[in-house]
Amino acid sequence: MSVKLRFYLNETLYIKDPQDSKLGRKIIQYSVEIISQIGFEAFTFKKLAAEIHSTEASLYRYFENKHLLLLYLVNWYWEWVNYLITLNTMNIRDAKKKLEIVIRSLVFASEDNSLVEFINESKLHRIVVFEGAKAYHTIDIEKENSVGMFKSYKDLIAVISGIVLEVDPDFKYPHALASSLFEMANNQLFFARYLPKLTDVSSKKNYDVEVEKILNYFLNKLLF
Amino acid sequence: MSVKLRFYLNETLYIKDPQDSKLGRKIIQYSVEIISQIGFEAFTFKKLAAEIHSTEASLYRYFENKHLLLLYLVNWYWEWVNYLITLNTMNIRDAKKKLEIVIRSLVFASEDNSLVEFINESKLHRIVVFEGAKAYHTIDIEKENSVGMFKSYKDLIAVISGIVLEVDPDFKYPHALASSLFEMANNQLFFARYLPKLTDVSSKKNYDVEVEKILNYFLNKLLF
DNA sequence: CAAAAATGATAGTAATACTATCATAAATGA
DNA sequence: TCATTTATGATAGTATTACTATCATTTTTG
Repeated sequence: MSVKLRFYLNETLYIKDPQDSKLGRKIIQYSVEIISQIGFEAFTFKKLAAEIHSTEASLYRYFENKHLLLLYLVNWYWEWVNYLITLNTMNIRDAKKKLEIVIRSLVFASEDNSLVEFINESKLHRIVVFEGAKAYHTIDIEKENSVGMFKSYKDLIAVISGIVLEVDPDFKYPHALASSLFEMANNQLFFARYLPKLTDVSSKKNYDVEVEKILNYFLNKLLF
Repeated sequence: MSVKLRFYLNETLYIKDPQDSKLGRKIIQYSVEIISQIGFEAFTFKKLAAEIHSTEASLYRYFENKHLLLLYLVNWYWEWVNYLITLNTMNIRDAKKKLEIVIRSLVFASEDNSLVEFINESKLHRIVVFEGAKAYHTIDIEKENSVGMFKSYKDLIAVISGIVLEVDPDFKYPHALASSLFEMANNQLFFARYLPKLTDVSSKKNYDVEVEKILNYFLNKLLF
């Protein structure tokens, strides 16, 4: 059996849909590779073109600039996490359990058998933890938001806040909690690894497991 | 009476201390001005030099590059908030009240009579909300951290987590809570303004007051 | 198999992020 | 006060970045 997973991302993010062609998928695959290695600042279309034996001109036919490429990747991540949560909570009754799955999805962001062969989800997750905030802290936020470039983020937060309300229908700020949970997961993973004084993890290995614990502890106190 | 406030920031952040000279203070003052207006990406030393009728070469004698200038500003902000919290909780007994002051300091980040004439704190706050994350999500984080470039952030978190423990000595993750509180304040302010679906503020005006409410609500549930 | 679409190859440009050098102005200390 | 150090300005130059344009060559598709 061969199942293919495909997300439909907002059309304003790209000039030509990279999922539709071999070159496009290579762009995605290797941009994840390179950005996760050298960081977004040092990443250039020239380096990417060299890596995949293409040319800058060809890349510019897919993405207007590297900022929108990053935003595309981050949107893809938002869809991915949304998919993980939806899939894994589907047959769960207990809302409390669902929330645990949400946290697990945010912290690990992975699945045993990936269904998208051209994206390395764990490297993409590293990019989101490291560079994610740069994708939406931009001076053009209002314009970009008005054309739907953050739709996937809003959809994800809507899903999570729905689960929050299942657990505690009286909780006053479900969206704020959901977005905070998303951001906290990324920030605490980052801090645990690079600025451990800003968090409370004891070891540098398996800090993801500890971050998961922290988030569960917080949510339990907040909602029950 | 003339009181001057001066923070001692980590020496690796600058080449020459900008607080020590007229030109240096102008650099700080107008970089805050320009970055808050056009954003960090569009900000260049050339533009700043033109604005203050100086030259690029002179600016490079103070800061190695614009990234370190931003990091300097953000460090200044961390010190500033730390100062606000310390000052305003000094004569307070009730730990619960102290935490409210922490939140107020993070959300408003201002004082009626500023003691530093060359820094506009509310514009600096806007920069931190908008660009702050870029200052520490960098590929050189390990090197920068090892020379003390994030000391002010750690100090601030130490102070806040101390207050958290005063309120609830058994709270298991005071540092994670403190850093989350700091990041949440900035993120929720940003979302309230630009991506309101990611939070729960009703109006676009006075969203800071609403964010303050949300944070207090969260903390009350978490700690009492 | 012809036409259309995608990609490659190459060139060029304005702006960015610096570095270097020398001249001049300001501050300092004996 | 004057000599000397220090700070700043003026100018020039360079490698890299972030694109845009044009034309040739493949590849895809009806």
